[in-house]
Amino acid sequence: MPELPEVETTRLGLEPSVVQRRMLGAKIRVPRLRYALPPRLDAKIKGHRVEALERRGKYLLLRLDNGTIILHLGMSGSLRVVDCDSSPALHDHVDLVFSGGLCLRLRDPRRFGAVLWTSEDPHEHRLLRDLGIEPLTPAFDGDYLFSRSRGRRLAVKSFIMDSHIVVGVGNLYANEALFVAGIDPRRAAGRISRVRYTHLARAIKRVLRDAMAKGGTTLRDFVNGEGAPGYFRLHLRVYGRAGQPCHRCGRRLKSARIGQRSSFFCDRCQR
DNA sequence: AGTGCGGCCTGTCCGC
DNA sequence: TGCGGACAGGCCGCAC
Repeated sequence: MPELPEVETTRLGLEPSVVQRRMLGAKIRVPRLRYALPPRLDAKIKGHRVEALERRGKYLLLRLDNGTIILHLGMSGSLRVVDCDSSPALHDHVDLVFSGGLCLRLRDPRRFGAVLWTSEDPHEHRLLRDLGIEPLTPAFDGDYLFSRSRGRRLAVKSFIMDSHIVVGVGNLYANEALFVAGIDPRRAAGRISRVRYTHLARAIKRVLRDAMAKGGTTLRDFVNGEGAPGYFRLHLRVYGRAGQPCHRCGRRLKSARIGQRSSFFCDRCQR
C-alpha cells in the first residue's frame, strides 16, 4: 500500500518523464474518488507546463505554471506513465495528458485516492497545511517525538501513524519500526522515555529508507511509475506474520487490533 | 484538546 | 457452486 516509500518511489520514477512537459488536458472517467474530482480540470491545465513533481507526506504535487494538481494514492492507487492511445484498464480513473503522446494514468481500485486542484500555495491547502514533520529530515528525532507525546494516552503505534505528528508512516511501516525499536505498539505514547523515542525515530528512518531502496512494498496493487512492483515485502519483519516465528527470538509473533488497525509484534522482543 | 469511531470503496477470502 | 459477510486500509469528519 502506498506509504511514504511507495509515494517517493513513484515520484522519483515519474519526475523525469513529466517535468517540463506541457499539459494537453485531463480525461476523467469517474465522478469522484475520495472527493469529487475538480470541476473543469481539463480546461484549467490545458496548455500549461509542468514545473516540478514534489511530495509532501503521502501527497504528490504536480506543479504547473498556473497551479498545482494534488494527488493522493489512498491505499490502492498507482500512477504510471503510459502511451495516451493505450486503452485504459478497469479502475484507470484519470489520465493527465501531456504533449508528445504520453499521459500519467491513475489506477485506484478502491477509490480512496484523491485528485485536487489549487491555484494557491499547495502547502497552504486545507489538507496539507496541518501535516506533521517529514520523517527523513534531521528535525525528526527522538526529542521531537518525546515532546509531542507528553500527556498523550493513545497507543504509540497510533501516535506515529498520526499524519499531524509525522507524515508517511502508515500501518505497515509503523509495525516494522516498532519491532526494530523494540517497543510494544500498545504502550501509551506519553509513557515512553526520551531515549526510547530516539531509538524509534532512528528505526522509522531506517525502515523507510530500506523500503525505498527495495522499491517499496507491494502487497497487492502497488506498482511504480514504470509498472514494476516493490520488493520490500520479502524483508518484512512482522507485518502479516502473526503466528510465524520472530526473526530475533523465534517466539510466535502476535497480532492485535490497535486503533482499528491490525498490528503485529513480538511480545518478548517488544516491551 | 484528545480520543475513538464511522464511512468511503472494491477485491478477496471464509463459512455455510 | 453461490452467496453473504467480514476484512483490508488512509484519513476526514464527527461525537463525546
